[in-house]
Amino acid sequence: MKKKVSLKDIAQKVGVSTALVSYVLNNQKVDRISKAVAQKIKDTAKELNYRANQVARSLKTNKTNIIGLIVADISNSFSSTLARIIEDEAEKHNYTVIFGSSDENAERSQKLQDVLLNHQVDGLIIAPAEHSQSQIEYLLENEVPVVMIDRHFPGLEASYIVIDNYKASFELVEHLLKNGRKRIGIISYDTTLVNLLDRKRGYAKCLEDHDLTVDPNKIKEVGLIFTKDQVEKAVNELLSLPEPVDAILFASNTLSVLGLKYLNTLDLKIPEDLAIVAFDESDAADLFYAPLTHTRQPLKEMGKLATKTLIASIEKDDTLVQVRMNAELIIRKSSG
Amino acid sequence: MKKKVSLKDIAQKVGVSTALVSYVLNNQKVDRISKAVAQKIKDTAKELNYRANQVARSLKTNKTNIIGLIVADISNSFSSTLARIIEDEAEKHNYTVIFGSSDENAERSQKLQDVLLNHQVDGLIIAPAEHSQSQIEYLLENEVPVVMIDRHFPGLEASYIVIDNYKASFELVEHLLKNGRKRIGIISYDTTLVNLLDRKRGYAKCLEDHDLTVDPNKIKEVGLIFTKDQVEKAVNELLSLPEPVDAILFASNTLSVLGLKYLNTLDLKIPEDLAIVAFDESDAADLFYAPLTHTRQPLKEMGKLATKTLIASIEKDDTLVQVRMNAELIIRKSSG
DNA sequence: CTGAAAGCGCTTACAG
DNA sequence: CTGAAAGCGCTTACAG
Repeated sequence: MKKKVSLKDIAQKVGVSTALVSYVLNNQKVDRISKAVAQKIKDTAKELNYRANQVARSLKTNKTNIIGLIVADISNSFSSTLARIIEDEAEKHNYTVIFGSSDENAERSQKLQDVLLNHQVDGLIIAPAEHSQSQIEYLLENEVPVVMIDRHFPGLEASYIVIDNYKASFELVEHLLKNGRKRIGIISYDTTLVNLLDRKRGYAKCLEDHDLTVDPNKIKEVGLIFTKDQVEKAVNELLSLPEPVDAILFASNTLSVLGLKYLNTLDLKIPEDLAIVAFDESDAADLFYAPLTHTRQPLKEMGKLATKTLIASIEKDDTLVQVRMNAELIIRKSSG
Repeated sequence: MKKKVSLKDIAQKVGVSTALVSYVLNNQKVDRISKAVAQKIKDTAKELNYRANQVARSLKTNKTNIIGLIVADISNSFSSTLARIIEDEAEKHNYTVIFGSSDENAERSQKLQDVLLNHQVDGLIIAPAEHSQSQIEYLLENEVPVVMIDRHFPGLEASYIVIDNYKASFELVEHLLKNGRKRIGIISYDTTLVNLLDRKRGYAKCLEDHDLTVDPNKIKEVGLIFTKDQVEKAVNELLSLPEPVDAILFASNTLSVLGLKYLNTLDLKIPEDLAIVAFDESDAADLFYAPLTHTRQPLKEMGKLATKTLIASIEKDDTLVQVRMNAELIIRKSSG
């Protein structure tokens, strides 16, 4: 790379101190600097194509204006949609975002967090992986601004923006029951992440409230990654019970897409033979011949609020925001 | 944020110079430093939970180990898939990625590029927006490592990794012709981006080669963003020609999904009444009742090569890689 | 084997 | 109205 022009270059050319140049280019002490000199400095900066070295500034000010974002997988539409919303909100406040994908793996997320902290990010927005509570605790102990999104660890004195997964799940099941389904299966993940546990709880509670038994055989849990075969197996098992399910609740986007792809290969008609409901949206679920009844998370609000909360915390150091938003039930054809 | 521990803290505690601490923690001059002192330094670093300040290091070394990535829109699956591949490859080489979405807008991408350069990224991977050639030229003049991906500007002495769009498009049309389609429409973008012009060229050339006239009424171009209504209008126009089209080529992922959503509302059967082919993949196109015949870009290879090329250029300063990869034609039900 | 010192490019109290 | 100077936390030639 070519030699970059520095404050010093401008100072020399104009014949003033670097201090003055710094003040002028940062619009500081405006009233105390002669218009003429200020203009000359600005002109010279433009002429030399000056570009402030943010790294040097950061070292001095202890502020990078970079937000670290840790998601499960940036290539997943849930994560990337959130990333875009966060990017836009961050930009409004003059922050840039540096990201990493944890693959739901605590080791990876630890490494990512370390790298981001080494880069002195001003704060972090994290969709925490399973077993990563201690990583969040580390941030809290070191007073690093952080807000969790999508999932959180109950009991931590940390900001988070999530949805009411329990309620959303309850509503999906209730809707199926209203539509006359009696044997509802659920395919979720084998995990201790609260958001997913809440989805299971909502499912079970709704059945109980309607005096139905919660049958462990109707609850399937697959791995958080590399789930394709497991989803197919789970669907098969639900369909080959002595009394096969007449409805399936998929606990995520990814699961429903995998499930639908597989169901497409079977000789089954949705919703006649099987009703489907799912968490989250996707073009795929829209284009499926029986568009999916699903839960819509207010991603825009979540992403914006998370970013605002983080920035407030970075800039004022005193915010604790714990929000559980309501998801919306979107009823379409797949639930019969 | 809490006070961080620095090299100096370790040096003081151990009773050595910061230089020595720096050498030890960076595994430099290993042979010249006494094992005992080295071990003590390492232990103390661990004990104090030392975290290297990458910003300070960057200022000194003029290297941030950050790659800037500018895509059209990180929330779009094409961009986010690429982002993930780049993330993984970058990580292997010890780089992190900071990203921004240009929305296909040259002003936005200029601003993004400026921000990323201010942050002293070591290099940039860019899917350049229309009319942003001068931005790339600026990078070249200033010897900032850069590689373009997905699109490029012919004539620039810059690295790029793209696919042979002309050929891919030609093949899609040829496939439709082989399947007996006679009146093939195309829906693409109103843009000067070469990759899309090439898709149009391939379409036209294939028709000509088969002694078919290229009918301007069958070529529809919509805006690069906010395209929904325009796609619907374009589909309508193609279907209400005196001699309606019997096949449509969608020039992107986004276009095909919008198109299929709309076609779903019409009383048309794919592929019987209308054949569909498209660029790029998506879950949506997979799940559609007539899975789409499409062009598959080797995204993995492209992303990896782009990242490797960029890093080589950062670290050796002498690589020019211009690659036009072959896309694969995936034949499925939608083309009849 | 180890340390003193310079310097990366900024910002910012302080002095005048 | 302006400048000299210190310092952010590192790295790295140089000297011993």
